[in-house]
Amino acid sequence: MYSVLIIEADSEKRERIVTILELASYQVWVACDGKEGYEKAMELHPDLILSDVNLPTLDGFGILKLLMTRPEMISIPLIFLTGNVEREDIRRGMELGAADYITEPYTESELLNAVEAQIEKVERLKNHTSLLANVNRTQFNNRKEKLDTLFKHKIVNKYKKNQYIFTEGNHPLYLFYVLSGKIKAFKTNEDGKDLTVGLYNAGDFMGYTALLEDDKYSVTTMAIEASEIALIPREEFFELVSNHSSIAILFIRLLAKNNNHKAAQMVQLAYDSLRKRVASTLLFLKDKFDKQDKDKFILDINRTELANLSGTTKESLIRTLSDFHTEKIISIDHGKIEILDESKLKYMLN
Amino acid sequence: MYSVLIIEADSEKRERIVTILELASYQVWVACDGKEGYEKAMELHPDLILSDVNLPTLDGFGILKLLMTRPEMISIPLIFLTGNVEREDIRRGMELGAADYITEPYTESELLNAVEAQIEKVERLKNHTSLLANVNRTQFNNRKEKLDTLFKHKIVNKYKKNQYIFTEGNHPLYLFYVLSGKIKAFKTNEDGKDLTVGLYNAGDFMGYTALLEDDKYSVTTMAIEASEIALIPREEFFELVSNHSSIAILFIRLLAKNNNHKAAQMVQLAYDSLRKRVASTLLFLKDKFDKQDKDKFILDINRTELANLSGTTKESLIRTLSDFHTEKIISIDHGKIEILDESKLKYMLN
DNA sequence: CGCACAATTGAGAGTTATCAATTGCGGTGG
DNA sequence: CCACCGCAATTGATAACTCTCAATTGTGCG
Repeated sequence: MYSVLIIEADSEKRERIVTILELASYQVWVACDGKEGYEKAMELHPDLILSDVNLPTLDGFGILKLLMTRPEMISIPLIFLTGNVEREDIRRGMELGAADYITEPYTESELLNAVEAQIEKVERLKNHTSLLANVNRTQFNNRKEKLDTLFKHKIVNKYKKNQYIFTEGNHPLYLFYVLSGKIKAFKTNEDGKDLTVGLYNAGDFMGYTALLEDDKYSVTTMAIEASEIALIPREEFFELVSNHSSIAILFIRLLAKNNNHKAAQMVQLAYDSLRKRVASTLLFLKDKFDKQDKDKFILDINRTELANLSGTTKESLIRTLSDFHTEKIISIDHGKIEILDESKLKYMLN
Repeated sequence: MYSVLIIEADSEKRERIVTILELASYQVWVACDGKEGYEKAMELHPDLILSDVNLPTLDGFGILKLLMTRPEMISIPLIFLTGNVEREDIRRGMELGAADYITEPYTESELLNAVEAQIEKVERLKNHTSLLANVNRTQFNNRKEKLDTLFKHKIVNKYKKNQYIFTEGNHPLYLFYVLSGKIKAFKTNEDGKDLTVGLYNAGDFMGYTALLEDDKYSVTTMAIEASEIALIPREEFFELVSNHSSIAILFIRLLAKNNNHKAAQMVQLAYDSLRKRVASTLLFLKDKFDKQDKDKFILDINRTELANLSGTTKESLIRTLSDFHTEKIISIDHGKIEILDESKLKYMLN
């Protein structure tokens, strides 16, 4: 049920409006002068305000002007309903931000249509702009294609292998969108050991956590092969997120997914054997980087990288790989790893 | 620079409008008939549309009606600028959702004021409703007090020690807000070992990750002491987040912070000695649960819990605690732990 | 061919987990 | 008031696992 606040000094006119609106099933509140009207608006937050222009204590224009200074009231439409038919008055009302200006005499249907139109407009606007209103509806089909074309016109940087993209502790100025290549995000502990906490390839965003948290980067990112990355300026990112609820939802979901994935990894790191962790890393890499067009999936990654992903040392990792090799779970050719028996790897993790 | 699309068939009138608006530094686009106008609007997404009513191929009302069916166009204000001065026409235009209706003849200043007023209105609205527009401004002072009063009227459940609150794999129906007590979130690995991945006390939210991701819970939560928790139904949560950008920002920040914290914990779990992990856990617990009103901070927590927090076994944890005890870093009285030398703990972590 | 660097292997040390045994403590019933 | 039960905390001995440091082998490339 929508609510309407009526501000009208003349009791006869007021009663007529009340009657019409109540018949149409609106929740109706009334105020008899400008001051009362403003106060009730602030208190009750109606869905719409109908106000006369000529009012004791504070006129309709004054009410509107005051309301426009309150951020939480801006979205409430105000319709002037008055005997002032001078063009000058009408223009002034509209320029102050009125949603409509109806001159007397008006018919019941004119009033109802105007009220309904404004409420509907707000409702449509809300559904469109409000974050998460569509959280369950939003689909991300063909996301990559759409985003690629969107960001191709932006600044595109090329990074060589081992080049840093951003560094822990710095302030974020851009959102990064990977067009091609592979990038790792890692953290270093006090002994100088790296743990890879994220991997990105074509179609992934990077750096949004720091932007959304409004804080410094908490990880460092580096290209692990030659990569092309589109840079979206911070302001544009916020603009994008602000105006497109589907994009906001996208990032919220990414954050939530990251969270779950990290929690699962924490359990692994805490309690699982190296064997399990390596198995899990291999499966993760296959899942992340497998190109579906080839039938074979061959991993060309140096041992230190792989160790950092598994949270161990190069030597321990190599021993585990040798084990897998003797067990015919993987084959190693010139350092390149091919998964021969995926099911055995999966079985290890139960 | 704001952009305006002008739809007007009469070239003389059109040129006059273009001149006025260009002088006022607007980016101006023009269309000479209704079809062209609609197409340009869809393509260019101007900040405002000025349209005549009587147009070839598709009249102004038709354009507006079509635009109102497109979610992305709803927020663009359309002003009718026409010689039709019939009340009926004016009402029809406004009822369709026009932002303003200006009748000829009009002055330059009337036009400019109307345009400016509408653009300003959209801008203000955007700043208010749009998510993250205020990301840098939003403060959360007295958050707990405000939220407590907000949620006190909701369903409040009491949980006894060791009672489950929600379980991994189930579907989220509520957002949980902790009024009092302490709760842990944990995950179990295949061998049945638990790792505590989150701790909550009064003023914390739980369960939002699953809600925002629109997926099942990925952790299990259990009260570690008697607790009171307000349940906010799923729909209300979405309503809240949709209508209050500051609340949306709050949850986004929570997600982002969790992410960073988990990444840091992962590095610890992967490479740091048990000693360091236990030191870090003790400091974390002090930070999380310290009541500022007492001068002493005493931890009453069973050894299994503490082990799950540190990612180790009960026995190993106890040995580490004994070491800390002999080194006079902590004291243990009837199982309760008091931190004697916080600086030594911090020094361990470098 | 030889250099530079990555990958692998080896041996031993260090850390943590496991399993079993013991101690400590609060509560209960005689 | 005291013995005893049940459970948590602690200690002990040993095994398992992973790391460290050093040495060796393999590979790509000029």
